[in-house]
Amino acid sequence: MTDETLNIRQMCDAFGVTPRTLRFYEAKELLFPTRVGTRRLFTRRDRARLTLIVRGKRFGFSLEDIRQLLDMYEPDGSNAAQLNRTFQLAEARLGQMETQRHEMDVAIAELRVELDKTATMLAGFRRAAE
Amino acid sequence: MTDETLNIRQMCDAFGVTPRTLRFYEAKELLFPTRVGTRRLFTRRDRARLTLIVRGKRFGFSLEDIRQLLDMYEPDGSNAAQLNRTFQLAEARLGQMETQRHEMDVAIAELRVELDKTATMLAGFRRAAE
DNA sequence: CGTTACAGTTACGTTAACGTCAAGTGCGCT
DNA sequence: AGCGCACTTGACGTTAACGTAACTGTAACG
Repeated sequence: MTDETLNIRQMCDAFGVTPRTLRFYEAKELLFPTRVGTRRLFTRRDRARLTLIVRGKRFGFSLEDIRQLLDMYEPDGSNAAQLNRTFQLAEARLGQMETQRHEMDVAIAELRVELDKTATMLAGFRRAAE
Repeated sequence: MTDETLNIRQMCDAFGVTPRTLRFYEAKELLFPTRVGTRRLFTRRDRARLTLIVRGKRFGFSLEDIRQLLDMYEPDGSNAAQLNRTFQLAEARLGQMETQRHEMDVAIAELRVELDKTATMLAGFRRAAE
C-alpha cells in the first residue's frame, strides 16, 4: 500500500512546498504529523489533507477556509449536532464553488473572444508585411 | 447609454468595495479615473476593468496577475511585437484557467461525495431517535 | 572524533492588499 | 461668513502566509 510515512523532505518533494510551509501548516493545525523523537512523520492522512490544501489555495481559499473544508472530509460521526453543522457548511461551500465554477466558464469564454480578436489583428499585420 | 461617469461613492456602492480600495487600484495602475479638479470620475472603461478585477480576485489571481490579464482586453493594436506577446500570454493564461476549471470540477465532485456520506450518517441518527 | 548534512525551534523580516486615522480642500446651503 | 459634507492626500497599522537567520541536536561518514 501507499501507507508508508514520509519525512519532511520527501513530503516537500512530493508536493512542491518548503519545510517551513509544512511546519506552518502543522502550527495552524492543518496537518498532524506524528513524531519519532523530534522528527516529523507525515502519514497517509496528512498527504490526503495536503492535497486538498494545495488545491484549495489555487481556488483562492484562505487557510482558514480550507481548515473548515478539511473538517468536512473527516466529519465527527459521534455527534449529531456537530455533524449537522458540518453538513450545512458543506452545502453552502458547495454552492459557492458551483457559482465560482460558472463564473469561470464566463471568464474563459470572454478571454477566448479577446484572444480571437488579437489573433485576427495579428493576421492583418502578417498580410500587411506581404 | 451607460456612459455616465461615477464618483467614488457611486463606484463603491456599485461594486461593493471601499474608497481606499479604488484609490489603491488607481495607484497600482489598474484603474484610470479622470479628474474634475481633484475629484475622481470613473468611466465606463473603469467599470469594465473593475468587473474583471473583482472576478479575477475570486479565482485567486493576484492584482499583478490581473493587471496583465487586463492588458489582454485592451491590446496595443499599433505594435505587432507587443501584440504577439499579449497573444502568447493570453493563450498561456487561458490554458491555466482551463486546468483550474477542471480541477474545480473534480473538487466539486469530491465534496459532493463527502456531503452525501454526511447526509447518510445524519439519516442514521434520525432513525435512531425514532 | 571532527565535520558534513539534515532536522528542529525561536524569533524577527517580508509582501500583498488593503484599513485607519489625521489634516487639509472644495462646494453647496443658510 | 460659517457650517457640514464628501473628497483629497499622506502616513502609519494590520493580517495572512510564509521567508530567513541564528542556533541547537543528532545520525552517519571517513
